[in-house]
Amino acid sequence: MSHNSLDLARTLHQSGHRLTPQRQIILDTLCETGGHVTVAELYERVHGRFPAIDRSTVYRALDFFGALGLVSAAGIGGATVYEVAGQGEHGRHHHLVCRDCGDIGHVPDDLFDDFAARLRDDYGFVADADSLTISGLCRDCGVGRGEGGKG
Amino acid sequence: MSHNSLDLARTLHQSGHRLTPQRQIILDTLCETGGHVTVAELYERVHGRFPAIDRSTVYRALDFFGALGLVSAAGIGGATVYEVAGQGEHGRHHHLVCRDCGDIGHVPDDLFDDFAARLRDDYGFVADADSLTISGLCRDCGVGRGEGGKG
DNA sequence: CTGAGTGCAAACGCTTTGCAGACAG
DNA sequence: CTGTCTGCAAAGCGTTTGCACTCAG
Repeated sequence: MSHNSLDLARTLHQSGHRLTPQRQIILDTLCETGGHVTVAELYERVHGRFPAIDRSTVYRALDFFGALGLVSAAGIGGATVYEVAGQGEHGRHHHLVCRDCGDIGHVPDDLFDDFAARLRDDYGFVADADSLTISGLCRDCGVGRGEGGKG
Repeated sequence: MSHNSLDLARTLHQSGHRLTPQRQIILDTLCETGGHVTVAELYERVHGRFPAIDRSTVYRALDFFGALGLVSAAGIGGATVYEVAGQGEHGRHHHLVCRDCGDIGHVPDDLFDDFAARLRDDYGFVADADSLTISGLCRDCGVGRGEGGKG
């Protein structure tokens, strides 16, 4: 967890904003969950412990932290999921979404480099290094399915 | 345009469904547009010429053609866009979405093969061959931006 | 004829917003 | 004190659904 209250407070003040308990709770809860969370799930958790906190506050906090670069959002399978940005050493990464179990895995940026280079060379398209979402079958769900993945 | 009325009618009958003017119009309009269209845009066009056609009919037709594999949907930048599946020789392809001008380009499947192979080898993840959406800057918008593509 | 498909309108789920009051600074 | 932020409640947006009627087959 890389955001202790003091650092966070300072960061917020730099941009002329405030550190409220709600924001701390929401960010903490997001950190605890670790992975990708929908607003609904996050609100469940937050609201479970602090019933006074409203859905709209969660939305606003998520949006707010997003603008600060502390939280990143990804649209996966129609739903919007949030995660703490730059978790640990992960830095940039892409998402592997299993279409079977819904699990979301990470791939480091560099695996994508070759592909991105070809995109640039052949199409003149400079791909963003993050927020790439790849759907498919994860290791567990893909086992014993044969080569049906291409069909 | 690869769907003349007779072929289409036959295809539908095979699955025990009907060919209605609404469906023809909606599919035709989608073909005319050529690229990626939102339901709103498609409805605009369809409804412009045939005011009696309802939004829900557009949704249902799109869903219906999707189930038949004639139309494919992709969630891009929070919006859902539709296109005729397997347009010409394109077959499987991925989407290059320019974050600047919003333009959507295509990349053939095979460019993705190496990346997919590494995903499979290193992560045991069998990527679906289509519906991959890559955000970035297209040739036009990327020009004159410096080499900041990685940062 | 028969029932798949349509138009209508209302419901739906997720997200945003206007407002008055609350509280961090 | 100031004005940012909150909770509430209601609106907004895109999408789905129940219903009676219509029309393709």
